[in-house]
Amino acid sequence: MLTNPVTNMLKKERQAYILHQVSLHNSVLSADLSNSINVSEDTIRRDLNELAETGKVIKVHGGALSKSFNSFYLRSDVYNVDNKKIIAEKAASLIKDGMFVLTGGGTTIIEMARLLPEDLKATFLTGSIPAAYEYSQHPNIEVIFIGDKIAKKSQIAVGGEAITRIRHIKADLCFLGINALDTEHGITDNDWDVVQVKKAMVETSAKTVVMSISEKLNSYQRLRICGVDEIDVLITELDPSDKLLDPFRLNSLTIL
Amino acid sequence: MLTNPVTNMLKKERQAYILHQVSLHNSVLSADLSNSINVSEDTIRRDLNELAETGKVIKVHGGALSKSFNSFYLRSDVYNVDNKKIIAEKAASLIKDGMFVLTGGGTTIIEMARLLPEDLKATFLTGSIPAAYEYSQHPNIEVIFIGDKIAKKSQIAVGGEAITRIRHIKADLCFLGINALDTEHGITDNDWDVVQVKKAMVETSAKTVVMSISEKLNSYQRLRICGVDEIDVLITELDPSDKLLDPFRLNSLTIL
DNA sequence: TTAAAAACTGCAAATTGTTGCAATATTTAT
DNA sequence: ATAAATATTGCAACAATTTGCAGTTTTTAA
Repeated sequence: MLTNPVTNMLKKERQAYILHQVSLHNSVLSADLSNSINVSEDTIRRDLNELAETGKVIKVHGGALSKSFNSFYLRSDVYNVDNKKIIAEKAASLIKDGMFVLTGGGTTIIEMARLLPEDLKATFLTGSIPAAYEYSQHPNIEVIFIGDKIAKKSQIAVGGEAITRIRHIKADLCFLGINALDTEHGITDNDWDVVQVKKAMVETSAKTVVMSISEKLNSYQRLRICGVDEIDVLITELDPSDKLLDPFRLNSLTIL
Repeated sequence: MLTNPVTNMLKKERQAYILHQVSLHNSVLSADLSNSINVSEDTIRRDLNELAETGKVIKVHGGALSKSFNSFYLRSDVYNVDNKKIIAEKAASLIKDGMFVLTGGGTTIIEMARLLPEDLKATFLTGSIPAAYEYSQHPNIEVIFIGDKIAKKSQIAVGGEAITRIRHIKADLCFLGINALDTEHGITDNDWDVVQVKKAMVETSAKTVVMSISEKLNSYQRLRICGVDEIDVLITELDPSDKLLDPFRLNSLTIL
């Protein structure tokens, strides 16, 4: 952060200026401030210490952070849960009585499982331990677990056996929680085994529904699961008309 | 996760960014973070270590995992926990490195799973959702889930597919939590599907270990799993010399 | 098993912090 | 107003932190 040098400030003025900069950028570097106000870094440091002592900023090595900064990142957990619930509700509305539904794991899927209507009668097939657990709590849902070796990170079954069995299933719908999606690379992930399983799921299902919070859009990872053209429905927490979704408006893709 | 590079971050900012990415994607790779923030992998590793030390993420080889993702299954108040723990400890002592262990579900099995030593390297095969979850929390244990339709009451996979696969396994040990046992009727249960699965497990294993709180001894139910002569080890919370166990002192049966 | 990837270790360079001190500037008391 | 007291500021020497690198060990995957 570099601005025009300012001179001859009183201490209070200077500190007010610093506070302003912090609230503007969420963080400041001592070196930059020293440059823009033309005082020594010692002075800046002393200012920052005072502001930190009175709780106005958070002092860190090399500068200071805005106080709201911390809560911004900390709340992301909760805030994502809310978004995931929005997604989950849209997703749940796609499932009709009698359907065969193939799903992966992931927190969004879990949220969806919890939101399934009590009276829904359908068959869910999954290789995810937490998802299977959630499905099995529902009174009218049949759960088929697709077993194999359990990948510890993701808590889902992976391996040839699982993939073979997935390919023998002709599901009506496939719900996929994903890690990254963009128009160029399609759905991508970074776990080889998981990618194999998800690939099989997409290929064997009549329709593929992708659930993703909007933050995961326009990022990509190393391994490709499938292209955007193989997705039938994209669900985010955003309104379907949102600008962020413009790149995904294709003939083959429904946005919810 | 690959996004546009960001530069000149304060350490805290960087760590907040990492946390955000972890909560977003459930997992991060050190290499990817190093790319997107333009710092060396060493720095990322040090950050991840710090975040792991303060319990914000779970560090794994190559990156880190979200902490919130794990732990869906809460131990509801288990009947007779203390006795079950005694049983579980005895049972755990039977398992040696390299073994293939086939287990059912049930609260006693879950307790055993929690008591397995950290350094035990073995392969566990099960059709129980809670058991598979517990096994998968251990660092050195391979978990194979034997999938099929999930029986809701017992949260285990039942059906022809599961049975066929169980019969193809030649396990060293089979651990069974049971509902009823007496010398006349052997192991008995009252759920048809579950009985089929347990039968297959007993028949395909080199040794069968039965875990039961003493209350369940000398009672029986409608459906027979196997006779007492097919059991190799009987574990209860009692001292092996206890009078209650006298009826079970046979040549073929070890009492622990 | 072996080979590659990742982690750890110690280390050096750069940056940032701390402290004491002297030079100024500002305030206070008379 | 003026001197004394007090605050502020910059500087220099030294301490601490952070970061990247090279060499080694450990872990992982084939």
